[in-house]
Amino acid sequence: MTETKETTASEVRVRFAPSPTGYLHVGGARTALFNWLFARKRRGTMILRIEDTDAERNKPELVTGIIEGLKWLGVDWDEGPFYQSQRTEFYREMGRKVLASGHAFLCYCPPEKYVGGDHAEEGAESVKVRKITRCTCREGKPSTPGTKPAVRFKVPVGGTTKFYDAVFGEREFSNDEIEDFVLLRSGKESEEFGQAMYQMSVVADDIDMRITHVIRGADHISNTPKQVLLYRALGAEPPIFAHVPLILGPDKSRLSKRHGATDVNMYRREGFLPEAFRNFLALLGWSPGGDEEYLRTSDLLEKFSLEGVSRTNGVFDRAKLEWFNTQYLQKLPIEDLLPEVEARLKEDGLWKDEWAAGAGHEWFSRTVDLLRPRVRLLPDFSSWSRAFFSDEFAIDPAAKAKFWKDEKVPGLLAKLADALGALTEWNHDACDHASRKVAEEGGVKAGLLINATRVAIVGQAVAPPLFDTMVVLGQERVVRRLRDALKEWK
RNA sequence: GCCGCUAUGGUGCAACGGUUAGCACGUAGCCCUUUCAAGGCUAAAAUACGGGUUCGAUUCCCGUUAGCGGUACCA
Repeated sequence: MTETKETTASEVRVRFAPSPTGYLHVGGARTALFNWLFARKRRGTMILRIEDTDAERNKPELVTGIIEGLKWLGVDWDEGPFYQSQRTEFYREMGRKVLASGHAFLCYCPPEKYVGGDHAEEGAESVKVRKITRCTCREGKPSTPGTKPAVRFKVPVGGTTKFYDAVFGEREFSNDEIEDFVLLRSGKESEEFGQAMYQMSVVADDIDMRITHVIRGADHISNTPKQVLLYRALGAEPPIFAHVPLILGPDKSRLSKRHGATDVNMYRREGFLPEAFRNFLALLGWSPGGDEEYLRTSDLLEKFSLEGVSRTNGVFDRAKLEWFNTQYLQKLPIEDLLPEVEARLKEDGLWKDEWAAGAGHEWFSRTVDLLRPRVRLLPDFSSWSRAFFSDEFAIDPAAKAKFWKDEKVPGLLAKLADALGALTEWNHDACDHASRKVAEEGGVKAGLLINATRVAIVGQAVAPPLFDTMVVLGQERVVRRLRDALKEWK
């Protein structure tokens, strides 16, 4: 049914199968990343499948956000996106097939009345233990004749179901612990059956799409035996599973909105570099085995393996993510960084086209290079470093208070403006000498003048080394800003 | 409740029977100095607990505890 390219039996085929009931959260993003790394490393095929079989909870518009997030992360796919909502008849057919083969039965119990499962008794005093029970429909005796039936899988009595997990190893579950799960919902009105349930549609698709490795969150471990049973009932060989541990919040509970940003697109908006985010994510629950941490995508591709995936849930540590971002900001080849900064400046209305090529581009490159060691997030280029890209910038009151409190400052700045304005050469050393001379003549330590000057020309207490800053800003601008600063004392 | 998984500093990972238990983030302190949100150095900080197995356990086994997951006509 699905159109796929010809593949050899040994080719790896994986899929990322998000459900559009929310945005792309970091846990899903990491699952996607692991699938992608595995597929690319093994020269296999990556498939994107949207699991939207729950009409009640799905919001189609969320798919756009998920795809956007994946693209930002650099996760691409070879087939899809496939939408399960468009394959409902296929799942129904598969469900009927299971039914026809005797591996399923028609269940007439209303959902609330179903006796299977082992839900804890809600009762106040004693908590009664309920073993899994099998309803009478299973034996062909409809419990509530006249209602529309659902299709339930007929879990074997006794025995165990095993599967191999590349992360957790050989797993074995007792069949008596598995309830007769629903394959097809009961139909509405004239329908014979309703929409397929998750277990039915994943297995049907994974067989149809010839998935070889199912890499997904560890929250699916207990679903797996059900799926294995389904594979067998359909006469198919189960794939290799690889369950990756979950991502937790700082309080060790499952990561959720109340822990702050969990939407991958939030990190894009906040100004993280995708490659830094990817590096951070890859190391949460996976390790190459050694101590290296700065792993660019090519390194991840080279080193990734399912064996390196950890079995323990991990806490999402934003501080470390930020550290990774500073590492990338500092170490990335400048030409890889420039486009990111450019996009940011454009977004913030600070971009000038003259920086796109030629001398302007060279200036832009030098300036970004000068700024990068002190920047943490992309937006810092247009906020903290605004004075480098625009003449309209504010002077930080705290910086003023700290470095302009000496009464000699205005006089010194005026003298400096004259001295710098008179320079015929404009470079680091010329600025350095001129400034120190002014300080000396004014009878103050060079630091006093230097700090005061920094505040005047960039408006911040923290900035790159002053004379490098002057060179980049240019003579005319520096002198003008010094003169402008003088107005602050009037 | 029941079933399952997991357990190394605050956090992420190393050590896959023998190490003074390693690295990184974060934290604290020091240095550099022209600022620090840059750089350098140092420090504090861990094998959850109790039993085994073994000449020897972080590592293997059992129990306890804790956390997490599942227990839907959700995915």
